[in-house]
Amino acid sequence: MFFMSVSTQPCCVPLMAAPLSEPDAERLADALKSLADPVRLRLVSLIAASDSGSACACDLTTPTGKSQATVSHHLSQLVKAGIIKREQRGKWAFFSLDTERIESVCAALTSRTAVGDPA
Amino acid sequence: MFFMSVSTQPCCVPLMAAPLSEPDAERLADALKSLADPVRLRLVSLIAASDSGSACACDLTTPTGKSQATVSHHLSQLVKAGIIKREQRGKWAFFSLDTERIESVCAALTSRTAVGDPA
DNA sequence: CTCATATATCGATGTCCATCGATATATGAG
DNA sequence: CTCATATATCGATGGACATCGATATATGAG
Repeated sequence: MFFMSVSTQPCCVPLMAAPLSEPDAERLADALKSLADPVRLRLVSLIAASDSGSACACDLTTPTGKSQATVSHHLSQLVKAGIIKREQRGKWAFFSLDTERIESVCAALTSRTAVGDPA
Repeated sequence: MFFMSVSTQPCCVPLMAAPLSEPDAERLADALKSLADPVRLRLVSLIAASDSGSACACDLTTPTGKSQATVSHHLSQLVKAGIIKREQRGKWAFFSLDTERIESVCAALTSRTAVGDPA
């Protein structure tokens, strides 16, 4: 059977295994773009540092030094990209990391073989 | 001695170990931005797929479907970010990956401990 | 219900950047 | 030297996006 260049998962086909198709490059770039912002990186970092592994949006505004609207915007971007997950608790929104997704992005950047490839 | 939040290397302080400082976030974001573009990802992928591990700029224009000026611009961005290295051979410019740098960016995204930290 | 609070969305604005044609620079051939 | 080719830089342009104040929506308290 032919080698399938399009992954069954939305993210992410490895860079080093073979030349990336344009759609695959677009997908990986979108995932990386969601991380390629200092405010979003600090949000991810703050969530990771939370005791329970999840953080309330109300606790993420002050440490970033940004407006509530801006923080909400960035959190939405991260959720949309699958980097973090949102959970409603009463009137508070809690966010936690999707570690697998982050690792999958890194794997695409470093691994020399396609997912599921022997050797 | 105190834990140093500023790495001795320009890149990259791990996200998950502790809340990222703004300068550290900025640095990591810059590294990620250099990768967060579909054309640049395809360039990296094409270089990785080259037989000798390095590719001539002249061979990278056609497969990306971009103008010579655009490709040159993207290659410069990647060199500036330390993702690839440039080498002049006669009138041709050859580019090769800095694998360590790419892995260092990924390590910053996934590792739960600072570089050199015990356990 | 009303009110307060938490979060999301809207609209505007300024900035960054990908892109390209044109041009400059560099390198070697003859 | 001149010429051809490879690559880099310049300047302009269009689009994407980070940011914020204002406002809308959601959720619970009383």
